[in-house]
Amino acid sequence: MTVQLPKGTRDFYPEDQRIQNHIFDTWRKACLRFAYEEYEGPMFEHLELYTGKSGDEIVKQLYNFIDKGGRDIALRPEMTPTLARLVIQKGGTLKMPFKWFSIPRLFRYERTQKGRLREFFQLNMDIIGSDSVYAEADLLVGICSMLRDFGLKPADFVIGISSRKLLSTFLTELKATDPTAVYPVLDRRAKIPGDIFLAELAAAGLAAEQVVRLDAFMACKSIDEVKACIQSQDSQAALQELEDLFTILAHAGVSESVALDLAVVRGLAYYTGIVFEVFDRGHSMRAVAGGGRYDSLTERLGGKKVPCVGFGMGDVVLADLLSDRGLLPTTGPTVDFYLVTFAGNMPKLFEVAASLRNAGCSCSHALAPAKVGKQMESANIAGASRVIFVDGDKAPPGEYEFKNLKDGTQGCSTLDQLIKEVQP
RNA sequence: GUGAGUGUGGCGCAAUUGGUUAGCGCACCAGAUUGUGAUUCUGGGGGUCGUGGGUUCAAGUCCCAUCACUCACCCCA
Repeated sequence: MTVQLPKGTRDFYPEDQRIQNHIFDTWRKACLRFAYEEYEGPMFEHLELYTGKSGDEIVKQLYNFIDKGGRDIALRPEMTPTLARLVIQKGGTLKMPFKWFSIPRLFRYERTQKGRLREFFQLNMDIIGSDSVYAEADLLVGICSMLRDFGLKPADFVIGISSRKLLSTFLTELKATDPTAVYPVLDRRAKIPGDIFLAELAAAGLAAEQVVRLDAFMACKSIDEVKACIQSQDSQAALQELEDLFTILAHAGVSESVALDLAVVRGLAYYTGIVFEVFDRGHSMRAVAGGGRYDSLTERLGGKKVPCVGFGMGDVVLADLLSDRGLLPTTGPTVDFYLVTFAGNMPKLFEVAASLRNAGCSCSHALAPAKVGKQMESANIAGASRVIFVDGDKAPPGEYEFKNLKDGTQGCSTLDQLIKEVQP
């Protein structure tokens, strides 16, 4: 093998593609059930869309190049900027709010490890033009419904929910001098020992008293506990929003799958309100999905301000989780009929095949004359439910000998009858 | 960017502290079975042991380098 697979990419042999299709089909089915409409965009965009006015450090983590026209181009590392561009381009002509989803192929230039590749797929669901917390609720209920479709139960996953707004207002209460330095530390709370957590908070510019209050705040497991920690009206308003959200989620019947988790911060700078992440119970792998509200992204990209909320769910971690729980389909290929010829009558094979396919049935057959035993074996491999012998001399006129590969029974019948049996 | 681990037919593995022709399972091909599949039996093809160098009478095995992959940290859209 002289040329090998590029680092961080995957081949999808048919058995892999079947699994991939299962994931995509389940995603798409759930999205449509919740009345999200599918959209797409280009797989590469102007680099500027991702760098924007913020730092150029992101360039190190994406695939970019200069095209033959001298343009700075980047393979898309995420879908949200493209979505924002779509929204901005249509100006005010889009009837809001609306709910869209997409399953983009994304690229990131970074070290590979478990759950992180350089090329992957990610379901994106977004609600554009609604500043109501019911939009968050719609997305979260959708995630629960979708994960249930995959066979996952509340015991398998949990959606941790927090609020950037609440964190922000609380840090204001604390009079933290540099909130942006604090966020990354909060994000790591679950991953590092408690004393180191406190030390890092101090390093982020917080005094001892502030650290104590923040630590107590972060330890809250319920809305009521948080209530006791906060004072300002702004904080109370942000908390009220969370409380409203949990109330709605309870009405939707997904309380078992959601939990207040103030350590969910999300690294992305454009989040402005509710944020959430989906984890396997036990946090043994990285987040299956994550998202939140980003009300100012369109504004930052040069459009007018439009309230947005959405999330992304990658295929890699999801497949890892499903595999771990034994929830990936193991079925092979299937076909309605496999046609066998005793005498190598290829014209007859194609003739019968055409009739079956015209009737909407799937069928396969040998592409060169072969011994009957070989053809039967091929029928088996193709996953055929029935074999039809196209030139058997034991069938009455107008009928064909057939064999049911599932139960081994055989007999003679007309094509019409055989077709009816596989099309309930 | 930092650190650790692993590289032996297509896949998964073995090869006694360096020793003779590198084995096994699965898969693949053929036959037993020239009008009937999943079992079984028999036979067969396929490996310059990641690559390059070194030590040695002798290297898959030890040493160095290099490449690739994996895992973790950083980061995480």
